[in-house]
Amino acid sequence: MMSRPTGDDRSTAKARPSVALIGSFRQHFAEVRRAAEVFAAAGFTVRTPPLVPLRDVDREFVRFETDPHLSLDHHIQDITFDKIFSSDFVYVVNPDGYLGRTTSYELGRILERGMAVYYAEPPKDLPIEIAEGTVLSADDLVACVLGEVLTAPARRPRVAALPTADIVILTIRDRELHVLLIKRGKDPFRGKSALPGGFVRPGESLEDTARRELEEETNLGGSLLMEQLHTFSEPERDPRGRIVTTAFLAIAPDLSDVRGASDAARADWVEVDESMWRDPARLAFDHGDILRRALERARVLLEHTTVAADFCPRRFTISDLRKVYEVIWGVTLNPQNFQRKVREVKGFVIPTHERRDGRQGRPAELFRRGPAEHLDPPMLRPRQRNSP
Amino acid sequence: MMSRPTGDDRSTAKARPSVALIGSFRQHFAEVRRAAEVFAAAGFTVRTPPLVPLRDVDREFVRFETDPHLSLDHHIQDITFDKIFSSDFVYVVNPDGYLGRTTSYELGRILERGMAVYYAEPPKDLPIEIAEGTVLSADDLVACVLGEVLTAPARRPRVAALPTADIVILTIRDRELHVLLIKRGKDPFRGKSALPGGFVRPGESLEDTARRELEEETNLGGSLLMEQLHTFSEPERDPRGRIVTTAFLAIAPDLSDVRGASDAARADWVEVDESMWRDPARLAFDHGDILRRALERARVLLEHTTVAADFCPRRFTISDLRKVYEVIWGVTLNPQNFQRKVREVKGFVIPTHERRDGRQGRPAELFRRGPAEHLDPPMLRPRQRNSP
DNA sequence: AGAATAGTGTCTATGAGACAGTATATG
DNA sequence: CATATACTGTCTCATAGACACTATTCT
Repeated sequence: MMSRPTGDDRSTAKARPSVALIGSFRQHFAEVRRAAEVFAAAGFTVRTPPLVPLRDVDREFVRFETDPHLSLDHHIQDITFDKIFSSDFVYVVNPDGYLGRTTSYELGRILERGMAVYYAEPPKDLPIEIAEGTVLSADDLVACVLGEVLTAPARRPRVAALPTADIVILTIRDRELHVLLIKRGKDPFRGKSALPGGFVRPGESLEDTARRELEEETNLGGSLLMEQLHTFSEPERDPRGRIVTTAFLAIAPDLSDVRGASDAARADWVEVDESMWRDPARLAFDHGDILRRALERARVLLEHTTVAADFCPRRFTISDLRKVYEVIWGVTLNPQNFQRKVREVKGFVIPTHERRDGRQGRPAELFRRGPAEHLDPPMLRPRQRNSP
Repeated sequence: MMSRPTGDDRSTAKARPSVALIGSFRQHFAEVRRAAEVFAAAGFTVRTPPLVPLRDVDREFVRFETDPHLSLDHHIQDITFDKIFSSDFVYVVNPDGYLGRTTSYELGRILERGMAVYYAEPPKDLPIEIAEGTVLSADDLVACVLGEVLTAPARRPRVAALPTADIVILTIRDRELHVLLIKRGKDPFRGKSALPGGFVRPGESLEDTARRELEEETNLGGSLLMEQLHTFSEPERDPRGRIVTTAFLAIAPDLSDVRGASDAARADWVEVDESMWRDPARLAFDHGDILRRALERARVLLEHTTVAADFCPRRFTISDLRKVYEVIWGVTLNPQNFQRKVREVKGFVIPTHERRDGRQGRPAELFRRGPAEHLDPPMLRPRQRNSP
């Protein structure tokens, strides 16, 4: 839980400066190439444009001879953006001041990222703030970078993310712990099992999203307990881009039927199994980590709250309740002492004076859950005694 | 912690979706206004454009009658971006397909931010990937957001958010609990006290961001304990737009000096006081809620872990440690029993055989913290005895 | 000496765990 | 009847809390 920091240093060797050039390659290709040669001569890495001839000069979006023929414009543009975003700064070649629509679009993305941008001429007719000292020739810019007196960027780059909510819905079926998983119908991880979840929609909080997904997956989402667990934000956790997920834990009684498919994905109860987090490839994304954390949380919740009763049907016996503790804690408990402890806690279970029979042995009394939420003192989880 | 669903319908509780319209207002003002009226009629908040006449129709960058006369174009544009970025999604009104340069630039910034974007027509001649189901009429878009069934495929809007990390840094000074707060130098909440925090930057996880901020605010960020607490995502929690914050808890020993200002904001230790969360206006944003939750968490951590020692200087007495528990739990503890309990736990405190004197009374032995992280059995917090 | 703080020894009440024993069903 | 499960009563042992008592400093 509480993390102690590691002592890594992040001082790395300095690389050659890299630059990306943008501007209307169609209209000003000669100027662009000339500027690129100035940077290259100074030892800079010129990430884009490639120094090869143009193709399809009559279209708005120009291509180079090295570009693949069949790709869509936006695929080529994606590759260009990779080059631009991995550069140290951007130089806008606009000899007449004007920028085309594609360059305007690129500039929007570049500025939103907070990158350092320099201009050959003050851009005309675009509502952009031009910081002082950012309009200069390629030669001056080289001198400036080598002298390390860069004035841009104006803003620290911020990362935008798509927030999602994933839910670990636990239940007990056939005396074993089960979790609700869906089979993914789309890439990435198509065909893999994953936790149910989804993107936050307009006007929703993460809790709203989680409750909506719960409602979609189980038909009694509105009545289930739910708790926020943890937020997972590793930059590479989702191959689709920056997706930050907040995990929720929900606890369900034994539901025999799960509502039908949503989003062409089937939801199923799957027995919880240690390989789900031991083997990271068992579940999609980092859902193994999420599940492990959910289980740890459930164990603690059982100690301090009355949630165990939420795993049980409306009427349950003390044995049913004990089984919940045994399955989630992975222990066996003394039935006599468990009985005494549970019945002593005020408001945990309420006798109904009905009995359940049909099984072997003395019929057990049925209880329903009481109003108590917290266990004080907590249920003690058997632990290793201190050896004397 | 565990939330039982309340019986309220969330049709009322949910915030109204908000939309920003972009496009060439100069050429297609009538269409823009018509679309805006569709959204407004459905109860959506239309953040931009304002429904007032235009001015300076002959220039590339158009202005509205409500815009201030003397401002520079880019200042007006900044205000527009604030409105766009605080919307849930964007609708591009481009009846003929083409986008102007200003709209292209705006679109670049909007897409780089990961916002959900819809188009009236497929944009022509811009290298943008148009996801399936994002070209549709304003009426269809309204229906899609409201979750109604559509004949045409429509992609449900996903909300993009800026993730931030806020840190509650607790310490004990002069035998009182203190929290590190900054005075905000910018709007919103200029001049108000707030928790230190900041935006996630490229390549960072939330934990990286929190650790960096901690480092910036205290000069020993690298060595402090830190734990993720909770993620706050209410749509209206930040007036600047969709900002989802993850709160962290850090625990510091008594630092006499805090590193100087960063971002023109001074950081100061402030004594923790119940009014900070009782009165929501005391702290900026929802930082009162965050602080309350941090304090609850700190109380639990003291029970089950050895973090209390992290509040103390490198060498400390048992009394120092006891004071930590007393201050954070808000109780008085029996000194004798506390002493026995702490010294019995293996690896909590290690005697140094040095003594501290200079005060009244018998000099106390100095200890340093041991390797143990967890307390098992936990420190018991005095609680109300069951009345018989 | 007296006050103040540190630290030790010891008694007691509580409650968890072990387990014997009783109750009541099925086959 | 045996067997299985449900439930009760009682003993034991660990330990949290109370508190008397000793130790060592300052005023």
